[in-house]
Amino acid sequence: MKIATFNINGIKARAQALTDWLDTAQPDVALLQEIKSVDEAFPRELFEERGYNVETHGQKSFNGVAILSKLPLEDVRRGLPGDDTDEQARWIEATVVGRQAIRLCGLYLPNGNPAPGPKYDYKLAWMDRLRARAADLLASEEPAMMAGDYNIIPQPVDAAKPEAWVEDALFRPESRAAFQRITNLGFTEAIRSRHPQQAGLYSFWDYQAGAWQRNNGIRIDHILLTPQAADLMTDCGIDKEIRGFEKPSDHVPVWVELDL
DNA sequence: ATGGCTGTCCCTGACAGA
Repeated sequence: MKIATFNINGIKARAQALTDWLDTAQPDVALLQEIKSVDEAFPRELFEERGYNVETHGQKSFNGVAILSKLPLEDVRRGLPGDDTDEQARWIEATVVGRQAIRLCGLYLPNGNPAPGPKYDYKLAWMDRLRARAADLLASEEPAMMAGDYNIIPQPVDAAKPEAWVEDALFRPESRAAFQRITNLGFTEAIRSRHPQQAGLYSFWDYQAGAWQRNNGIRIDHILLTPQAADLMTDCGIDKEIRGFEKPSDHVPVWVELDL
């Protein structure tokens, strides 16, 4: 089963690029971020006609997450637990049943800039709530994954120009420590586990300053697997080539292949 | 060397993104 995460940066602007990628890559499940659409405006028929079940957690103009799945989605939950006043649509989870069941969580972690400031405080508070949910997933001792746009550059090797990011919310020590606290609970970060030292693995290139042409990228989209899910991983990758296609998102898909 | 973009909205500039 191939499961991918992809920050599409707006479903209206990305309908063509997204369906082109789906038709080529053929993921069984796609966790989408930044749909920038309310649920009613999401063009679900584009995906239903390709055999996907569609669940969304949308918001007007900003944020918004969705799950596309060729297998039925069960027990869908929307919103990251831990703060009933949080109105930003950044979290959706559901169970997919293959040969065995896996809990899939799609997330769009807050950017946090400018830092320091209230947006950075919100990011770190959100990561506290994420850690709590992550601990619960591990305690279940079942296959589960948390995948999405983490807006975290984990290590200097994950940026073409790490020195340019030292003051940025994506790379500040508190951000990276919060991410590490989560992974240290016992998750496997798919791409880095398969390529421990490799530089040049990126999932985002800014639209500005010819970042793609200069390969000035960062790796901020991640797939975290519980031990029971990590045991099932047979492959993973980054579909970087679509960044150079017509009208691309600034992110590219990251995916894992699981034996289930 | 510098500056460079894109998407959204009761739209045409402000805000957000990273």
